[in-house]
Amino acid sequence: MPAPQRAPTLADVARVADVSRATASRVLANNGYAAAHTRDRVTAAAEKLGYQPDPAARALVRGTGVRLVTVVHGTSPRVLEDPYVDQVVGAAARVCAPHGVGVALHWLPTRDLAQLRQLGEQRGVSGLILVNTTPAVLAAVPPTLRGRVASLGVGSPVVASFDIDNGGGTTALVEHLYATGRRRIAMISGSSWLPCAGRSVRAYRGVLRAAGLPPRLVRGDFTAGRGRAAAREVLARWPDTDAIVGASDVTSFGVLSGLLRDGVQVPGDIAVTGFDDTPLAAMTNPSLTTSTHPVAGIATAAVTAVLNGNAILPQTLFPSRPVHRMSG
Amino acid sequence: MPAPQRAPTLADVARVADVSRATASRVLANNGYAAAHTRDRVTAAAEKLGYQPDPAARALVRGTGVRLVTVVHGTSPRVLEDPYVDQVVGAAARVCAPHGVGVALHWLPTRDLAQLRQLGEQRGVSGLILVNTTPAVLAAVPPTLRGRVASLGVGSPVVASFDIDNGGGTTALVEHLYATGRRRIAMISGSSWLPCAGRSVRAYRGVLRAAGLPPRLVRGDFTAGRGRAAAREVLARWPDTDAIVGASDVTSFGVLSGLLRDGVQVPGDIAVTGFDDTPLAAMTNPSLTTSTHPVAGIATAAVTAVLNGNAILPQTLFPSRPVHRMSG
DNA sequence: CACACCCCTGAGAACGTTCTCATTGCAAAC
DNA sequence: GTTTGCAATGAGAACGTTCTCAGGGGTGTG
Repeated sequence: MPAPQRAPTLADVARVADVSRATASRVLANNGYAAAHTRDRVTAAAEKLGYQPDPAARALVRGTGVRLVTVVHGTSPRVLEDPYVDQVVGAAARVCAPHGVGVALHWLPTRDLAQLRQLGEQRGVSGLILVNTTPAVLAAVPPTLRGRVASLGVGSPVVASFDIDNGGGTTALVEHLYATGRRRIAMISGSSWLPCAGRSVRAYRGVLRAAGLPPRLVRGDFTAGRGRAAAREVLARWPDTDAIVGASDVTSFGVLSGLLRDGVQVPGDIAVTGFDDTPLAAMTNPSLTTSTHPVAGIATAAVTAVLNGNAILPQTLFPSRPVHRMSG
Repeated sequence: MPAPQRAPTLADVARVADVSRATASRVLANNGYAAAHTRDRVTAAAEKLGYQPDPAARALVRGTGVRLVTVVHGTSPRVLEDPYVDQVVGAAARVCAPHGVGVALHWLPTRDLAQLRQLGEQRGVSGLILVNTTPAVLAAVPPTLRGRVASLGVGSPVVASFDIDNGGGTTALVEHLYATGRRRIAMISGSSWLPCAGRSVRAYRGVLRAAGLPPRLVRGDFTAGRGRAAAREVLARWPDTDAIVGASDVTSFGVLSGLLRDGVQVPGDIAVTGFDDTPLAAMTNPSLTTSTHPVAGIATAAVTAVLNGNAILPQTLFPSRPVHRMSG
């Protein structure tokens, strides 16, 4: 009769390779001593049987979790709809899969940062990826989680943090607008409580100050709806505006929507730029000039940092490169 | 000295409730007999200690997996960028989290369906959610996975399947276009190998036939780039076209992009409709008339079906309701 | 030859659940 | 009063891995 179709275990590999389970484990987990010929026999056996370690058993004994929680911070659950967030989470899931770790998605309401504690106290959580982090969020991270947290959006010496060079990216964009003759440049910022939004604003102010121009700043919140409304506010306050810098692509989708609906020519009357280079940025009318970021690389770095544990706490700044399209 | 901050285990609960681990397990997993007062004592103890079962241990002994794999089928990895897919995966992750199960995201290339076998043979996979399923994909599902698979995109008696009423949704949209005076209605279909795309096409043909109108069909692939190109093909072949039905919102984003760039008025010259009601559909210029679907509900149904195992194989059709905006 | 020393290995105990099996009561049926 | 049957419980073995510990066996030095 054929074997009952049970998945091969470490014991099976050990039996085939004629070694003990301990030795097989050492070889396959690649820690501890193992003679070259033993190593070969074990890997051959594993190969032959198509052995795959059981993530559950491994997680159980290692005390490590079994899923990684991606926590997206924001005032409304709609942040989860942002393509930038989607890209981060998607990339994280792809990186985790080979490790037998899954990804759970969670929204952290700004009003209730205490939820972070609950999240961390859950069993089986191998770590946290915080998206849209703020200092307040960082402060709410329970100490038990220290070392298993990666932060996207604010640097910190106590957790691994990965960030986008919003300052550099925004500077490049605003300088480009200036270089193409724009002199009355407005900005629709991101949510003011986000450090990355602050960096963009400072960069914007910096370029204008250097050029001797006054800032025109309206607060946004990274949503398209707010972007649209904010664009109208800009025009109401400063009717001669000739460029609008959006804090995110989604913001600028709203800006384009509002301007075009009001009969404003883009880029004829007003130039518009976004931030993130989401897939649809090339599909708007006119296509959106924006700044691109290595999202997959960021997610990969964050996941590996968390999965490798608390040894190293890297702080990396990823570049922001302008992408010139039709809108500005 | 204080306890060394170890998470409470079932044994702790049992000790506090003064019962055996077996009894505690019975109560908390809610299977097997337990006297009312015992039940109370155990739940009280669990509550008091803040007990959370360890998903890894549970998965290990139950033989059930530890993560759920969402497999998105398509010709290019760009399918993963589709907002519809993002919404499904996000909803799935949210449903899974309380069960201690994570979600992994995977792209299944049309050219290499055999990858599905590898995916299924991986340890720790509690089930598969197939997005964009086709009969060929279903046939490639290894028998060992039967009963742990949910299919989105094609019905089947052997796996749980959840589907959108593409036919009904498309019919409503096309009839709406007809009712508003459009008589030369073209369609840009989805990828031809997808059954749901086929249903939409049939519905489109059906309405036109009933009205005595000839179809104008160009094949798309659910991407914005192809949508844009296809729109131009439509105008090249049938210059008097007065409406274009896109198979997805993303397709129609491309259509809008192409038409507007060519100076066509929407909806003045040509009406455009989408499908899915993605968040950005309200933000295009003009805003996109489309059809909305209970994505979160679909994902929830699929996840619970897989997690509950092979007992029931529901086949559900979810409704598609038209959303009227400016584009048509 | 004896003594370290170091590379390598195996036995066996964890990890935290669930599940099978045997055993206890206790009530109803004979 | 004995038997049957069932609700309720506990003891203990799984599940598949990793890790600690205690040795073997070589080699080089004294």
